[in-house]
Amino acid sequence: MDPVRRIVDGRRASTVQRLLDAALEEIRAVEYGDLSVRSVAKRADVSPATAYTYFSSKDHLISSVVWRRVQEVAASFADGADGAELPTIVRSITDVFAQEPELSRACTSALLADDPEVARLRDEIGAACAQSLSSALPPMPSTAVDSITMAFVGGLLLAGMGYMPFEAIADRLNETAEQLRSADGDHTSSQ
Amino acid sequence: MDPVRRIVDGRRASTVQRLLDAALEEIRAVEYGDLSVRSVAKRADVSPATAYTYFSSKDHLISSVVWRRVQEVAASFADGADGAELPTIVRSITDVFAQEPELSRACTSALLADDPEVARLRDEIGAACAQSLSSALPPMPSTAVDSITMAFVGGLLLAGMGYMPFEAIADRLNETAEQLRSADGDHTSSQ
DNA sequence: CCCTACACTGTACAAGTGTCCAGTCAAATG
DNA sequence: CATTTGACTGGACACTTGTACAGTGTAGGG
Repeated sequence: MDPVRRIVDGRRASTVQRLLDAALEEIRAVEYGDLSVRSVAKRADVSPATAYTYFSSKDHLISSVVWRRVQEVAASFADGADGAELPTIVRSITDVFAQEPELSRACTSALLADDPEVARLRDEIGAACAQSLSSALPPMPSTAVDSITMAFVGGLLLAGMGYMPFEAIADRLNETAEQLRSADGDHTSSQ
Repeated sequence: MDPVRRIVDGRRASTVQRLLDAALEEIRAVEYGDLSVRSVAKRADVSPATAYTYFSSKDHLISSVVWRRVQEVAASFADGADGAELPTIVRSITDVFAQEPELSRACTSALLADDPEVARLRDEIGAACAQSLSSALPPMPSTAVDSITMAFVGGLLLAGMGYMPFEAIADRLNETAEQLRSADGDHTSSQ
């Protein structure tokens, strides 16, 4: 699934790639509020008009950067790692954000933007995370999966806003999953 | 705590009140993207310049509307209702949003905005919700409270974006709280 | 070698956002 | 009644954002 709003191949691909790379650099370099499509285009040595050809807005651009990152992580687990533990997977996702505090701050706003292109990416990212998550969860009622998903999303948001450390998300999620699993049709639950 | 950026009394109070009321009407009336400080000011029969005196941006204005609503709910429990059950309290908070889908859609963006005034209100709202929540929770480790807070925040966000019904939040939260509580001091699972 | 295609550019543009300020009006004060 | 205070107004302003479009340069097909 392409993050951009038109089909990309040949010469276009490298332009998009340069824009995405420049966006990440810019996120690291300046305050989130000072980032704009124009500033990223300048850093990528691309004209603003061209940048707007591929990305409808700053939010769309940033969401695309996140989408690329999440795809990399999700792909690494899609291969053949069925046995991966929940904390491992959760941590690999949260690490994406933990290692780039500016990126996570940016995407708490960007991913929620009221823009059709962003909505599309949001759904993609959500689906990818949900799949990675559920593949790592033991069998449990769907309501329990929902609860854990809620905690996962809330954790990312709270951490992105600085209200809790990213490192704590995996621990809290694992504890919750343990408890919800042990409650599944069985109240003695020693393993 | 005032939602506005200057002290309000006398004549000012009614202007602010009219703006907040008009903002809620406007939220209900138009698409979120079409709402602006100017459109709300017009509806309230106040000049844009005056509106900007009290609210720094559309995000600040909307956050103030939410803050007022949450305060009402939190106040109703602060009185003497120590015995209120978790589902009751959670539902009274989620109902604020469930009954105003447009408001909840608006505040998923507004409350996360990169604006000092919004950050102040966000902290206030977060503190009020956290206090209501923890007053309704049985004694449990702080990590368990964190997990439930994560699930609460994530639930509000997911529901606000339309990914799950508001009505389900209280149920999921209650289930999670039950399980986490029964695990407190009672090692039914490995650590 | 020409020529068509098209990604890209530069610039102009409309629309929107938040600020500033001189001026107005009403209410409180003397 | 005259004065003063300050909330409010209207409008101009600088700035940002996304779009439009005519023009340029280069790669691939005849």
